[in-house]
Amino acid sequence: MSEPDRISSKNLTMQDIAKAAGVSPMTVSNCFRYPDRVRPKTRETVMNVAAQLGYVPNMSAGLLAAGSSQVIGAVLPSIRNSAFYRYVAGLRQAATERGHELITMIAETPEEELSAVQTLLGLRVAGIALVAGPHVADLRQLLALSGTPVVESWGGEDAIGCGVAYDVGAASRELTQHLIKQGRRRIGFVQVLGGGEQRYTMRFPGFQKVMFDAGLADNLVLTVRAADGFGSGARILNEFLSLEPRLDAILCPTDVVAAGALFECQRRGLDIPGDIAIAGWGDYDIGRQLSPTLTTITPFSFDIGAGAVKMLLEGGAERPNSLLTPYALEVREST
Amino acid sequence: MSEPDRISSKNLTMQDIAKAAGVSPMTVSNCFRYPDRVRPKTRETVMNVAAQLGYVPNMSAGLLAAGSSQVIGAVLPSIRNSAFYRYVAGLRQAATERGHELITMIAETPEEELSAVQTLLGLRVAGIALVAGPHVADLRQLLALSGTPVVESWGGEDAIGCGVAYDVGAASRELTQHLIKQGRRRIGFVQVLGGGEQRYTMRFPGFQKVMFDAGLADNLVLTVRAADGFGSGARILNEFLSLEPRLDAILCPTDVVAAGALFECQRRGLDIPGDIAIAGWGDYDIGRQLSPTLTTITPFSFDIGAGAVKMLLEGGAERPNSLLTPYALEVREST
DNA sequence: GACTAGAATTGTAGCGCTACAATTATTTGT
DNA sequence: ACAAATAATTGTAGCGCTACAATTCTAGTC
Repeated sequence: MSEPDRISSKNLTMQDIAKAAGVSPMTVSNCFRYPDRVRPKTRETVMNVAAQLGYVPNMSAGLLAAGSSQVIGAVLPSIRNSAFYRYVAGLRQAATERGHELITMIAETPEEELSAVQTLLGLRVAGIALVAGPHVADLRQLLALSGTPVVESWGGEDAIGCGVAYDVGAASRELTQHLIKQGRRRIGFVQVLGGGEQRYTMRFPGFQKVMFDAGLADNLVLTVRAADGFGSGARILNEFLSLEPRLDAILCPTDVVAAGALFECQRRGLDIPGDIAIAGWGDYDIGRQLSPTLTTITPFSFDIGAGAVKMLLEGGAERPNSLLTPYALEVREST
Repeated sequence: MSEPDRISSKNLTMQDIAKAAGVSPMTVSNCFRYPDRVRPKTRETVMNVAAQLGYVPNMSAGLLAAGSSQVIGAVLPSIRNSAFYRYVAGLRQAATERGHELITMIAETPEEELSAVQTLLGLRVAGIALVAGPHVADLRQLLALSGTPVVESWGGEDAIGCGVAYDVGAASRELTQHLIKQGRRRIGFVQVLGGGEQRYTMRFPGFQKVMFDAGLADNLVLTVRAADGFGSGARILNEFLSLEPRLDAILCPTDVVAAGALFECQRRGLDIPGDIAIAGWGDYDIGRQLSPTLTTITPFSFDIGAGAVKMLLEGGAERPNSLLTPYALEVREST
């Protein structure tokens, strides 16, 4: 108790548990790490003593000695809206199934992402799950040099380490084609800035291609920041209408932005989809509750998360280093 | 490379950096840990070599040797809705200001929470931030025995370790009084089950007291699960109306549930607040975008997070072990 | 009881870093 | 030039656990 800075005021080690249980420290270690190597009676004695004294093995020491970790680290750009909860649920389940724990860190800027990755590398996690960029210039090299398995999801073909993604381009094209098939001709496209915007900007080329092929203009483009919520939907609706009063559709980056635009239409007395069709992306919960219900793109987020962990922990030279997950176009009342 | 299970395929240590930079391993260590002890020229040489080789110090070894950690662990019940993003932002900022990193783990059940806490104890984090219970029976004792600083936020007077919270009872009473002052007499109260429901159930006594004092019935109570989203708001609205067709207000546990109830009112052609007043809780983004805008209770979530880290890292016998943060009643159009 | 094989337990050295102390190098003042 | 003080660098032992090997214990057979 003379060292208040120590990790645990009790500073229990396996030595202490061993003494109290009448066995060697190695037996204590084997009880925790290789329980099958220990006679049930002995193991029960040891574990009871440990529980009684509140002993939890020091993972750092174990990691250092064993040279391997059972912890997966994930970096997320935001938990503000519900974009990643299914992805994280997939990460968690896949990690748990494989005897690993998932820790997450929030990183809203590329610089914060680098810092988070450095922490995870320092912790010598078993693998790192990233979300699409942009990343700071040094990140790719740092991770390559580290040798830690890395998977980048939600991005495109230049993933750091392995890649897990759905075909964003196909989804974008399909959604745009849907709007055109509904008779929409003046379609606004909402871009995103900040907060790992790569996963959004990848959608624009698909929009452009379909608009070009249909002989329609693709220059009705406005930008919201990734960190913005519902209010940005209202704002861009108003801006689109001042740019093009006959606007007849908006393709939004998330269901949150779409909901905000939808609310603003209602405030302005515009009929959806009679006057303006609104499409979202991401199949957030709110989309199903709006009136009219929101058309959206559904990435299989849980599968992305589960696939990412699978690639981290089961990767090898003979395994593919990218995984394509499905998506679905959910056509509802708003288009 | 004969050991693919090693943490890093490169297995760089300070010894390697020292050789390449022409200094001792201790100097490399001092460059990272006590940069002021090293001559700038030497430090520059060492850090350049380290960056070039992609060396990140092994935090486990450092933690073991130093006996202290710069990592704070937080356990969250959910990231599904945006309940905790400001809280986490507060945690992050306060940790960063104090030279610490924040890692988070998701734990949806008390058993998962225990597992998460064990991981964090194994990592010998500098402190653990919990969210209100219910907790498994052994958690309190485990944490007390561990000696790791703990703070529990969003709960009440029986916090594990230190406590950070706002006066939930006062908020509940004030919101109920507001509804009564608006002429509401048949008020439905929505309870929550699962997902750390303690922070919700704490609100009911305040509701009961104010209703009792006003001579009104407090038995219009329905329950949603914490994991439910907007749809549960629609469901409980319908159930309340079948219980009490003259229902004139609902007090919801979150703005998400309230938004769901609001959407259902609109679908049923009920006027808000003319026919039914709807109050939420939590000041989620969506509340401000609805028409009508949603009355809600605003906890100062960021302050709770920041205060929690402050108590973890700056606690001591002479410091208080609980912190009360403010809240605000945001009266908007829905009541 | 003696022997053998397998199960269970224990011993050893080292994982990568660092607190603290010791040594060396540099700077300052006379 | 020399001495003293300060700055910078380096050495040592150990943090708590474990891979691998060695030793001890137990059960079965003759």
